[in-house]
Amino acid sequence: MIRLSKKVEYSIIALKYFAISKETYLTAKEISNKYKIPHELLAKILQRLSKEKILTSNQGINGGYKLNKQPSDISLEYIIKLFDGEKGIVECINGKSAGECCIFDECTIKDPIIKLQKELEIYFSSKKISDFV
Amino acid sequence: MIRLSKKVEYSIIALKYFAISKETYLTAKEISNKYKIPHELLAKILQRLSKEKILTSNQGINGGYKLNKQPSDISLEYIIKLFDGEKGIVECINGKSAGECCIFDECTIKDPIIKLQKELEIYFSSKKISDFV
DNA sequence: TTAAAATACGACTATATTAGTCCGATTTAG
DNA sequence: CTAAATCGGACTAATATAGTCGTATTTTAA
Ligand code: FES
Ligand code: FES
Repeated sequence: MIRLSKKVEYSIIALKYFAISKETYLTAKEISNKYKIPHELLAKILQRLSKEKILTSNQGINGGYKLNKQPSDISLEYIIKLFDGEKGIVECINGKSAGECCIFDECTIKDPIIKLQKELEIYFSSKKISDFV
Repeated sequence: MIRLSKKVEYSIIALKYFAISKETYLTAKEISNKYKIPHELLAKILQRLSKEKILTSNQGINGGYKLNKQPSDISLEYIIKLFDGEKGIVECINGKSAGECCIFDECTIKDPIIKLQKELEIYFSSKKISDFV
């Protein structure tokens, strides 16, 4: 089938943990220990989520991250696009210029492929972190 | 987003071409020329489809392939599993032993992830080659 | 004021997956 | 017999993903 990247998987795990945790601030180390996720990797993921204002961060010795959005407002679609980029379901569809492609002079599957992609986007948009809690 | 492999993409293009073509037998060379697909690669794809009885083949100098199934009976799900394997949406779900995983001692997202995978499988099962014609 | 522990950022390396090639064998019509 | 096709597997190349490293900055508390 089709596979989620580790970054997306780790994001879901971490965000769910934020969602169910009572603590205000959690550190990357705490989460990476709990789930055996490589610390440096998770740290960068949380930094990215922080940059996107999905988390807020505190620096310094008692720092950490906490959720800045409702779990029901964070979609899988958003996370996937954030970490895996906007690349389309086939090479020539970059999400942006869906009409203008590209690779094969005579591509006969362009329209149905674009439809497929749109449907998948709608599906992943409908999946929220709250669905994993 | 999520990307189809070239093998799957080429399969769709080729199968659609078989579906709309009047000719009885088409060769790998003919299709690879028409769509600028690497010949050797397409040949192997058609061989595989042939092995799966989706196509039937004739060897020899006037040989080639033709459809052996209705386009409405060939699902995207089947093609994806055929060429990309049965790997699940995350590493530890191998499609088979969906219940028994695995990587994280305390994986908290297993159940919703399995649900996600099942829904995607249903979706891709519902997409047929005839939807691309 | 210094040390420790955290985030922040970017470059780098390693690994895995995918894409594509090559070689030789077999088949079959002409 | 030969040309042109399928068959099959091993091999290489290219790309994408996963993970590491080094260094800077921030903050708290001893
Ligand atoms: S070549 Fe662009 S969709 Fe097929
Ligand atoms: S570790 Fe198996 S589903 Fe999460």
